[in-house]
Amino acid sequence: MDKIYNPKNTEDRIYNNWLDKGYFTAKVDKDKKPFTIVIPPPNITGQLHMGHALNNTIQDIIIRFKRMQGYSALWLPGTDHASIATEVKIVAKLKEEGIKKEDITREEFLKHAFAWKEQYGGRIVEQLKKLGSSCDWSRLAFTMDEKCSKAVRHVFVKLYDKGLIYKGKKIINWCPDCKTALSDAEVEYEESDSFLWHIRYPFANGKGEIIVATTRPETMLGDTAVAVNPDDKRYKKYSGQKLILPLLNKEIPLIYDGYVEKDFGTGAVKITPAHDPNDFEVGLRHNLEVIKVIGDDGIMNENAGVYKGLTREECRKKIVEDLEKQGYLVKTEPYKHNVGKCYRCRSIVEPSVSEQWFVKMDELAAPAIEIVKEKKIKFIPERFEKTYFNWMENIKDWCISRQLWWGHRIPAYYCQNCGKITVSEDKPEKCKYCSSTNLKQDEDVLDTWFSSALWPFSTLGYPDKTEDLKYFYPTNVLVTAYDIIFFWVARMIFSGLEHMKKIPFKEVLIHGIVRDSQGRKMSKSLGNGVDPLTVIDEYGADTLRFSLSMGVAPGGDTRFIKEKVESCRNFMNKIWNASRFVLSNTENIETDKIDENCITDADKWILSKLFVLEKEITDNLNKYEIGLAASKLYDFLWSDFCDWYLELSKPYIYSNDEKKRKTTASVLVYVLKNALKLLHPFIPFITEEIYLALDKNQESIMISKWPEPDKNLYFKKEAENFERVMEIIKSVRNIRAEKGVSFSKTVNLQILAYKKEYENIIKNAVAYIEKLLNCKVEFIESEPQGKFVSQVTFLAGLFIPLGELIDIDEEIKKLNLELEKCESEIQRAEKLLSNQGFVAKAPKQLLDKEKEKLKNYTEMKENIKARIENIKN
RNA sequence: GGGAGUUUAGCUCAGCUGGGAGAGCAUCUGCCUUACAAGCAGAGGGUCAUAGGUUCGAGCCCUAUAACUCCCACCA
Repeated sequence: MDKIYNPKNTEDRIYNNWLDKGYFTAKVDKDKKPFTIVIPPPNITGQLHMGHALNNTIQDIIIRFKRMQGYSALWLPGTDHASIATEVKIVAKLKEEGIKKEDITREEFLKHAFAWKEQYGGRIVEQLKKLGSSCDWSRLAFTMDEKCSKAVRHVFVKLYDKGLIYKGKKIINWCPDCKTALSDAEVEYEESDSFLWHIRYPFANGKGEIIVATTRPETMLGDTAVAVNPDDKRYKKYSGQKLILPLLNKEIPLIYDGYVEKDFGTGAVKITPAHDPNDFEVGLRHNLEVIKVIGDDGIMNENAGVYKGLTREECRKKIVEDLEKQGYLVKTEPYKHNVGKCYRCRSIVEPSVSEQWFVKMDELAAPAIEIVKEKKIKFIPERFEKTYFNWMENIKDWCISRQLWWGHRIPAYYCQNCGKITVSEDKPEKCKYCSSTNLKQDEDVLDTWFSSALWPFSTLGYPDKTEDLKYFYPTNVLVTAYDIIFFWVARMIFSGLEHMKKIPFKEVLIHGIVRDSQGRKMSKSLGNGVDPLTVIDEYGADTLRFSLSMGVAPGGDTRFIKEKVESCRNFMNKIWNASRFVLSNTENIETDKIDENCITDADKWILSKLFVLEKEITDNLNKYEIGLAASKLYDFLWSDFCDWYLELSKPYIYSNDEKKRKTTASVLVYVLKNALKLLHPFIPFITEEIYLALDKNQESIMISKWPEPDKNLYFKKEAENFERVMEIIKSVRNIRAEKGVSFSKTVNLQILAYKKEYENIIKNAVAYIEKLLNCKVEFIESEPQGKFVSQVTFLAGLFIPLGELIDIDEEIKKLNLELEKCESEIQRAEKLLSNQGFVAKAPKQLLDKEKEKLKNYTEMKENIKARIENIKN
């Protein structure tokens, strides 16, 4: 084995072996309990980024843990067709090839799209494998494969028949670049500097005027009224009057509506029902004409008169100029406001009236809110429930139609004869109403998230009642970042309840996002993204995974810091080298059984540490406390096992005593094996490599049994005793460091045990003390005469003859300091124990602990005092 | 406008139901001790944002304040 661990030699080989053996494939097994996770499907356009790496590391840790615990653990993978994102990419690619989308047919376009999917859609799947993800690839799904598409059509028809899907002319968010409608969730608002233009609207009768303020002067071409608040005294007298719309010289009414705030601006608002959601509502209430002036391409249309053909931006400029020239512009003031942008292409979204398909939300949202209130679905951490409730309780109908080609085509068919709509899973033979066979399918596709909403059951076979669906649904935990609670989590919850009549998952584990070292979001524009594949290439997947798991608290963001990655790489190397030591020293030794009659206190100490660790890690993982578990494992392996136990094992593992060697070897192997198992979910590759080297009879660590804490190997008292011995070792090390006595120099250590039982404890550990301290131990009955550096520990007084290095005054000073420390500890304990409140209310365990401490420190105080007296004499 | 989060060592962050402040990195000192210098041993370093309160006891619970971050709403 090499001195340095090289993941390149192992990872791919091990992963392929797991694949060959079919370990990832979950079976419907009535003797086992199912545990299911469905992957948040990455977009087929995607490349693995740190967010994916974190998300999938967490899922893999959970699923590997559950698999080892004996569940039939299914991690169901798949990809999302990502309607808009993918179509944008394909259009761009075609453009590069000189093909315009407008010039080809839908069928031709889809051919290109599927070819693209074939070429690139599998890329992210391969990248997930690099990470070590133990997904059941035999069940790999795709939101547009036949299985999922069938579920989509089925659900659409079901909701339509129930009246929960309808077609209507409403104001929606329109992206003029993608040329499609968007749902509310797909619009992101960004603050930007703009102006508030104050414009004069004269009364038709020539007497007076009203000044309105607007951030969007170009929409005035579509104005069909000016509104004021009915309670606004300034405008009461104008009731019934008409105004002249400047530039177009058109008469529009003055209306009164409570929506207008008296105190904002001039208290008068121009109403453009076709291009503003609030104005649209006002328009409905007052029966106003809806005039669209901006076309679907973002260009002013024929209703814009002379401005026809200008872009929105050009038009705004021209209008402001014209208003100014004609004396209608009162003033221009700087103004900050939020502009809605398309979440895919970042162009400014245009609210626009349009005929679209919608899902009626009220009825679906109510039970979805209730089920979370009842804690039938738990968010971890809990606070994200608020985010969820806030959205669900204010939800509006969901616009699901998209004017795109890539996606699930809406299964609605228009009769060319009677004009009515027939909605059907499969293409109907004839119109439901007039039996005409002349039907034309709706041109639009569905919102990507419509299919994602069905993911936890469409992937398991819904609407068919498959074995998989019966066994693996509802899934157990959904792992996702907080940024798609609205898009995805909420929609899966109401969809699961509506279509399966069951929750889609029991728990939602929310994690944060991976930021750069300065805490900024990783983004393409900043160029601060770190490619996980580069990290894997440089350090290995285990290192990447471990650095992401360390310090992950549910819901919290993490920073990606190179130094942290390196310390994790060092940890891998540490495990590797510790294992090299164990392997090379346990070869040809029977290590299957630990001889409990032969183990030392040191053995009992490490075994007890392991016992506690096993309990805690299991508990942490059950609660998804991944970061906590990772750091405990790090500490155990590095400090307890390597720094202490490996060193402790040396006098015995190198000894000629066959029995001692065998016992020590079996403890080494036992502890290492179990630690590897606990580590396996986090760092699957290196643990597999070492585990198989340790035990040639095993097939794989990933199908091994999760460690059960063994009570027979837990020795509380002996472990505590041994920690006292460790104190002695630390004390002497401290003395050596302070006096500058190098380790290579063997020293004499005289030990004065304060009690016979203490002496026995230390005597059992002499081999350890001598080896770890490079010293010669001698037990003495009373304080020695002459010059010694000394130290009082709980079990014993320690004396090292160091001749000229010793300064008596310094020794006394040091001992007095220790004495003070002891006394303050005694005071503390006495104060606590004389406090009636504490004695009455503190838990008994704590009380006993304090009593014990008081006793110990009192004992020690006496020993120090005696020592000081002795020196003085 | 509404809501949430953060504030702990020089830096990055842990701290699980309240019971003596922790890690990694960085710093300083000494070591190539036959698993590992990607290492070992030792050391220094904190009014747990501020002010009150509850409690026998508060980093943790409550109230207020400040700074930073995020989400939602979208009053033209």
